[in-house]
Amino acid sequence: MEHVDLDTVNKVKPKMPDTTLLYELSDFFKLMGDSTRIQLLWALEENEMCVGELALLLNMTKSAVSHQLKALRSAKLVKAQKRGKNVFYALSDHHVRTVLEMALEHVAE
Amino acid sequence: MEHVDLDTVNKVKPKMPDTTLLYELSDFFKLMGDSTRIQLLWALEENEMCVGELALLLNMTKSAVSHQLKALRSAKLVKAQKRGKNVFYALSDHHVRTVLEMALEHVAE
DNA sequence: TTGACAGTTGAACAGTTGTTCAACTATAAT
DNA sequence: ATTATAGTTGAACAACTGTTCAACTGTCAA
Repeated sequence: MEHVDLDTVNKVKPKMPDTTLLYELSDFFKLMGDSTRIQLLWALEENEMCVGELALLLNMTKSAVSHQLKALRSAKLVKAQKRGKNVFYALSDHHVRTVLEMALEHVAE
Repeated sequence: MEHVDLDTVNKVKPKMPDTTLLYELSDFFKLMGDSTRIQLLWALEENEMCVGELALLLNMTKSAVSHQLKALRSAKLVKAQKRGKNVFYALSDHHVRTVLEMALEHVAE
């Protein structure tokens, strides 16, 4: 006795994303799934800023901000540029704005 | 001696999202940031399916699948319908497809 | 009613994550 | 050279997350 429709399962199976794509996707969303990192991206969409400014804006320690910026940097979402004693961060990809707007549309319903 | 541009910070501050929106956004991304849940959404985009079919498709226990479906259900991303002994799940919102496609575009570069 | 199957639930466990802290490097000013 | 500031780093800690397991509910068939 079998209650599972094997045809459906076998029809859908080949349409599933391969492992690599799957993990790239979930890693991307994982990165966006933290309020601190969203705030950093949101802020950098307005203006490039240095670590101290971002820390002041978010009312956090420079260390905490730096750790999160590192995560965003290794995902190539932001880029860093050293000028004098400061390190200025900027969005490296305006794709981020689109994704944020898409999510906003979903959340604001 | 001050190396932080207060004007920049004060200019950006009012543009930041309020706390509620911020957490709604990060909660949404958190939900998408798991490969199991992405697979479930991806699969349900092709066909509504019951828990057993989804478990077979993803090669997971029904319990694990059920737990994740519950998370997706409380976020209103999927809806459940009981028919006989089975519970069939379907996407409740085709907005999800758009967000996934947006993220795909970002990842595939 | 009894048995079998579909699905749900909560506790427990291991693995992961974000912030803090202290130590560190690097740049600039005196 | 010395001092102060900007930022980075790694270890440690607590909080959170996803899967497993076992016990449970509900539905159908005999």
